[in-house]
Amino acid sequence: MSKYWLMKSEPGAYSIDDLEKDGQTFWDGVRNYQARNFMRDEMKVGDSVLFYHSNTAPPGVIGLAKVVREGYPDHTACDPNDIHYDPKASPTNPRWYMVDIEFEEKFSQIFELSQLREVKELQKMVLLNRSRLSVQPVSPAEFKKIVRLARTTKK
DNA sequence: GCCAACGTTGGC
DNA sequence: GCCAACGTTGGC
Repeated sequence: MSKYWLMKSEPGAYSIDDLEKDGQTFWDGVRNYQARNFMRDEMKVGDSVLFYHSNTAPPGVIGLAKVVREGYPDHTACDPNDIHYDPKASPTNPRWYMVDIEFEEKFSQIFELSQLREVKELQKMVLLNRSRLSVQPVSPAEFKKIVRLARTTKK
């Protein structure tokens, strides 16, 4: 039984276009324990991901990705030259984890946060209630609803 | 660029 | 283990 997730990225740092070009990527740099736990413990190969552009105008869900490798240590935490370096992490005590995801689809237009807020069935989404979590679970019903709306809604 | 929300750190 | 200070996220 595969699960559904939402992952945020600032497009200036890593966008859906970057993912499409790369094909797949490792999701490094997450330094929040709850988000880490999802990646380390719960995300499985084959799980589906809503790719969300944050801190941009407008923010919203921009496409889909798929988990292709389960949680493993985020090596950038041990690299003093990396922007996400964490002196408390080490190869024997990695502290931070990441997954690999693969590009699946870019929507023809972004499905904006403001549009998500207007959908009755999405009012309980983590995104709308705990806005700062950068890796978060999405229910199957929420996932399907968003994908359908994103593919069919015309602005 | 502002700033509210909120997660993390560290002194006690 | 509390909680004030601090840093970051992310919408606007």
